[in-house]
Amino acid sequence: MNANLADDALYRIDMMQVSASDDPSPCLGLGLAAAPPFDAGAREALKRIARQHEPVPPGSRLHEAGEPFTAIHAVRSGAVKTVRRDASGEERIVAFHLPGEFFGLSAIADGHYATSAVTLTTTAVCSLPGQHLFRLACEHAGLQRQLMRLLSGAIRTEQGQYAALAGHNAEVRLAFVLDQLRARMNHPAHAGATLRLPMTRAELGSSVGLAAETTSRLFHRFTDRGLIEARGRRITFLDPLALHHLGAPASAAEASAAAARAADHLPVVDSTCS
Amino acid sequence: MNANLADDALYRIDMMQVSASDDPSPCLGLGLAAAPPFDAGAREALKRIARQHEPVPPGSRLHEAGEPFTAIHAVRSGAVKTVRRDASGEERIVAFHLPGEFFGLSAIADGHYATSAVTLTTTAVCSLPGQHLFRLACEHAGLQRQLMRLLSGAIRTEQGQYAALAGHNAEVRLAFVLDQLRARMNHPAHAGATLRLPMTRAELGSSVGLAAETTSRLFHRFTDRGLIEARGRRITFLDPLALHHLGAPASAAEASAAAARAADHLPVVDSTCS
DNA sequence: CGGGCCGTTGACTAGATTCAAACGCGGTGG
DNA sequence: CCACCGCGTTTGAATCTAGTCAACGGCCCG
Repeated sequence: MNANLADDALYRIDMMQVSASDDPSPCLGLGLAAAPPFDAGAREALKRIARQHEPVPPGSRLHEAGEPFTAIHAVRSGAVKTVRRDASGEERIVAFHLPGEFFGLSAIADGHYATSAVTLTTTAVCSLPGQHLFRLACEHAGLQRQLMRLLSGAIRTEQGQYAALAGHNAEVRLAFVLDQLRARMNHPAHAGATLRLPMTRAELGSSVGLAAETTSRLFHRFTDRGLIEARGRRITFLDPLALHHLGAPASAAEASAAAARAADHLPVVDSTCS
Repeated sequence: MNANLADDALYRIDMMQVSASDDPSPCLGLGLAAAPPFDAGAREALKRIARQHEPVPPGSRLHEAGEPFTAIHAVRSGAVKTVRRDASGEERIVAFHLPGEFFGLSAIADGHYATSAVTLTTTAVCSLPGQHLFRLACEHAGLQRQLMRLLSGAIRTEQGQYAALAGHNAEVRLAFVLDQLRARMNHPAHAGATLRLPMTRAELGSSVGLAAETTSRLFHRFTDRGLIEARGRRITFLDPLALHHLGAPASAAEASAAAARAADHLPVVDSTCS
């Protein structure tokens, strides 16, 4: 069926991204998402300023909200959560970060980290000191471009999460985040293999605004329907496609025929003010 | 009281930001948030590539999700909403954009707009074509830096919205968004002046995942408590401080004494790999 | 003057949180 | 090797919040 083909293509892309990010030092690829037009010089220079950290135990705090910005970080192995403490003292999870993904990007704006970063499992990260990175970006256009893409991609991801959260019920929200995790954890779309979640039910729920109990109940429901099989943190995706479609309402619909529209329907008053 | 002083300072900053963004062409200041270390050359060059568009009527679609990326946009006057259409065909509001604010930033990542942008009122925008902007950023370090800050700031804003949405009830969510709007619309913190919201109840609610009816009921409740006074889109903030505190649980708590911590508690394995 | 959109209000319902208690599992120490 | 302890998870029951459906009123614009 047509829908199946489209879905397969989607998942293949996911897998490529993740397998590419198996690179032990994502800092050197800078997120690599799309085009990697890196001249060798830029990559070499990145290598010089990148700091490779050795693994730290679960629960380690990598940076705290409010601390002055020093560097952006990427996960080499393991998993990290970024959290915000709200006025009532509760800790709310902003995002999870898996191998190959960057965090701490929101600190560039005003020179202070907006979130705290905590490791969920034994985790190794690498970091790119801001000062050096920005200097380098001045010299290498490709690097600058890729850095912009990285930041822009983070905005897009946040927007997606936000849209997923707003106006969808618990079931869709959890399906969405589980599907996301599966895709990002280098897990094939076809049924079968098992994988170990790095976070608790409470954390998983908190990341989409659900109570731990609700999350547990939904796990049960998904199991009943044959979508997944879960024992503790071990989860098996029995029907990843169904799970994906369940969470799909939260994803943006593809704009099909938007190409035809020209971009100049805004009247230009003063285009090249001398 | 101490709390009052702190709040006053907060609001004063808000006002300064907005009054500064009264600049008819925010593109030339590039968001201006923090430090503006713009050499005159950069500003002059920005002026050359910036396009100033004349006002368009409400409901105009500025760009569609899926269209190829051409430029980033900023609001000069009026208001814009960015929306996503989800799989069930429903339109979900991602954000509102008021004068001085940029939108379309998430399109840089993969060269396609992730959202559609629609004007809420008669609105004038200006735009910075991506190609020219990136070329310029290569030549002017200050501009590059400011562009990064702009993108990073957008990430932070999204994270804040996200945290506000997750795990807070309708009352807090609406108070949060109202307080945000008041602050961004150049509206003084002290009680009094009236301002005209550019969006409907349904849009306001949708932006924080609420039904239009719920939004209306909350307006009523806030009015009963003497926080606001609303007739249609005209809203008067009778007790902005109380409203701010009501929505505050959604804001990140200030990390008070985070300065003491050093940033090098991560063991460095390979800092300058030759 | 008419019509449509926006806003309001009420009643009902479904869904998610909360409180409470029990269970399983992995770890540690005896 | 086994007993014990603690955390994370599960399950149940009650509560309540917010969504939905429906109808009405009002405002603005044509």
